Parts: sequence; structure tokens; C-alpha cells
Amino acid sequence: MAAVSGRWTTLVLRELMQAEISFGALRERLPDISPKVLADRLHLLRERGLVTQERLPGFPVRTRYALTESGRLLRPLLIELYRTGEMLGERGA
Amino acid sequence: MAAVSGRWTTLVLRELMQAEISFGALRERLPDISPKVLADRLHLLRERGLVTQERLPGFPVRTRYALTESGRLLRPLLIELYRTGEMLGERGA
DNA sequence: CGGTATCCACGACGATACTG
DNA sequence: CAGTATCGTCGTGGATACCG
Repeated sequence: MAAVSGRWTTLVLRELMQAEISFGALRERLPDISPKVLADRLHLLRERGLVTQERLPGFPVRTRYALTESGRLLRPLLIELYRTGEMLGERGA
Repeated sequence: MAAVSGRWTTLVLRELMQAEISFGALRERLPDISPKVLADRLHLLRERGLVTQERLPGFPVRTRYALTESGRLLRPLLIELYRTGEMLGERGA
């Protein structure tokens, strides 16, 4: 639960499941997340060893976030989470 | 996430997965949960249509909580949750 | 037995402004 | 571009005491 709880966390992970992505690109994909909360999530995921950050050389700075091997272990859980959510959603629960 | 988030929620659900159970029996199985929080959880799960309450006749009052059909839909998710937790735990994430 | 009532502490989230 | 700083608000969880 610790790995996936918190608002936005599963959505951030879902984006990372699809491809490596920059901070700004994440914000574009998740327009309503504030920079602070996104940074919070990424820090947390990095602390837990689920995500890595790479700083690309050059100016302006660019970054690239990617899942670690541990992070990729979450894929079946996320799928089950969305699947279960849809099943309950259809019923009204 | 709404169905399983919150401290104690998955543990309460796990107990209910095994059998119908009373309020007091739940407290025995989860010794560190306060009555308020347990009541909160059960109310929430009932509101979401995942759990039912039955009041048994007689005195003192006895109750029996059980999963609904919707509640039972959570079983695969819980299994995946515990499975993933163990996988990450082994690694230190 | 099976809860409620009350109160408090803490952390999560969000808005906004700012920086290297 | 990629964040950090600051601040305020609100919900969650917990302790404790009490009630039908």
C-alpha cells in the first residue's frame, strides 16, 4: 500500500510504466497536479527504490524519470487495481 | 484505491474474507485498532456496499459483519497487494 | 457487547511565488 | 526546464471516556 497510496501516485506510476519521461512531460500528462506534489511523489518513489532520476547534460536542464526493476514489479498490481476499480464502478460501489 | 485505502482497511477486509465475524471478534483479531477507527472502517465499507451488518436478536446485542458480492470482488486485489508487498519487502523497497 | 462522543496531533494536499 | 519555499486547510487516525 505504501508504494501506491497517495493521490496521483498510481497515475504517475502508470505514465512511467509506458515510457521514461521528463518532469515537464509528466505535468503535461497530468495537468492538474501541482509541481510540488509531483516532486513529492517522485521523491517518495525514488526513496523507495521504485524510480530513478537521470539528469541530462546541457542547458536548460532536462531530466528523465524511469522505473527501476522493483518499480516494474508493480505492474500487475496496478492492472489489478484498475480492473477492480472498473468492476466496482460498474456496479455503483 | 478508495475501497482499500486507509490504515487497517486491508486487514479488516482480510478478516472478512475468511468468515463472517462480530465487532468484538474483529477487535480481538486486530488488537491495536481502536473502536472508533474500526467503526469508521465498517461504516465506510458499508456505505460503499462492500460489507453488510446484521444485528442478532437477544441481549447483549451481537452483530455479524459479512462481505457483499461486491466486497468479494476485492479478493484478487488483496492477494495481489500482499503478493507485491512481499516481493518488494524481500528486496528492501 | 457494540458501539458513540469528544478532542487533539499530524501529515497530506494544494495554491502561489520564487530560484538555479 | 525542473524544481524548491512557504503557507494554509482539511482529513485521518488515535486516546479516552461514555452510552444503550
